Amino acid sequence: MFTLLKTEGLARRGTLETVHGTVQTPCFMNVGTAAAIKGGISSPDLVDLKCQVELCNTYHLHLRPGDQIVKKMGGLHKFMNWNRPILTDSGGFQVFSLAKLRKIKEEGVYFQSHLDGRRIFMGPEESMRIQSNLGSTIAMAFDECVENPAAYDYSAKSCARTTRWLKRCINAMEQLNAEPDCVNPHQMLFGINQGCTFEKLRVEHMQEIAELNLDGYAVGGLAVGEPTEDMYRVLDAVTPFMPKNKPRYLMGVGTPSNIIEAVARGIDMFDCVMPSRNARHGTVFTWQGIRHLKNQAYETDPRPVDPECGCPTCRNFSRAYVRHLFKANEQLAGRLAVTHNLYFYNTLAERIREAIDTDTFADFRAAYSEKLAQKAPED
RNA sequence: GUGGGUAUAGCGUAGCUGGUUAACGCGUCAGUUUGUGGCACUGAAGACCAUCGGUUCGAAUCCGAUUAUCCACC
Repeated sequence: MFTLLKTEGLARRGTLETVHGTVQTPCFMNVGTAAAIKGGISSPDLVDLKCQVELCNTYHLHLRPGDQIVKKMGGLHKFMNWNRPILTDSGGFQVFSLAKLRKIKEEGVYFQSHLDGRRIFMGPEESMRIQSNLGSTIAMAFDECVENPAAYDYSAKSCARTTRWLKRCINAMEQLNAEPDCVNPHQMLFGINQGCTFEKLRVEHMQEIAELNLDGYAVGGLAVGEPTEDMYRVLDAVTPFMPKNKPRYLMGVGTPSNIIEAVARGIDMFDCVMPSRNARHGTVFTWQGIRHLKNQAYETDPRPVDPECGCPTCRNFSRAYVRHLFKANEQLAGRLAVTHNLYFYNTLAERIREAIDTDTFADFRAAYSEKLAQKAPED
């Protein structure tokens, strides 16, 4: 159950109560696709990094180790030893990202496994069954994430199909939650808005799915290559039509700046691989801006990665040391950088919440929206 | 000491029947990364081809000497 605590402009401060605890929003969800944060971060680590929700992937876990196995192990929470909320992505995005290996039909999507090439079918019912077996806190509807750019006609047809799939997801979940051996009988379901960058489609589709009384609503299909302004334009158009008393989730976004700007447009939840992926590649986000830790400028820099950060990495190590670890290809490099970036993102969400609480979000936005998108100045 | 081999970017190598801007890997430097098929990808800098001389219209490539280094033998 979602409670809207207060607003500042369009920015919202709320709580989402789940069987696995209460989530404070706006929040950033940490991506652990295959039931693990890449870079060597375990569940106990994540607690220290102020992570509220972990995100896992239906498609990847279905292939390996297999959702039946996870169910046999008592569900994802027990399997990973994570007792806070878990959101499972439906596999819809993989339809898009594995485009070369797919065939989309009314009943669902025919894939070829990227692991061994075997043919797989996934439709709304299959995705719901898998997510039910995983026992996540929040399941995402099975959708088609339309690529960008896409033709208007195709986007419209795809939206209509995504709505039909959504209705099938709702029915399937109702039955699955009623099964006696259901891992999480209180599993929630979020619907996903599509429509490429066409405002008219976005709004119409949102109006359709808003009537279905889901536990939350996501905006999907953004940040897939379109200019940032297009993303903001779509958000400006569609958020007024999103139910006010339900959490709003912008899928796959984004940079710290994107998050601030999306909160300013009324979004509550985010997830993104950027903090972990970029960290593994040597790029960290700090309150001074972006730093490429492999840069020579840090060769003998004794200061912490981010002097304004309280994460385990910044409390214990210098830029010079972390840089050395990256240059030497040590696994610890990625772990320390991922640790920092996730802590940074979770702290960013925390500071956004505090700002809305104290009616200073506008100031926070003015101070950081642009700054965080730029390279940290040399000092 | 004798015979033979090799000398090309920081390192390891290609090019050696002579012909326009000398190639590749690693390393270095910089950038990219948005519901994760990625410790990945893109780009850049960096060499008067050991030294000196010769042959030739033209030499990293052929010849000679020198120096360095490696191998074998004494």
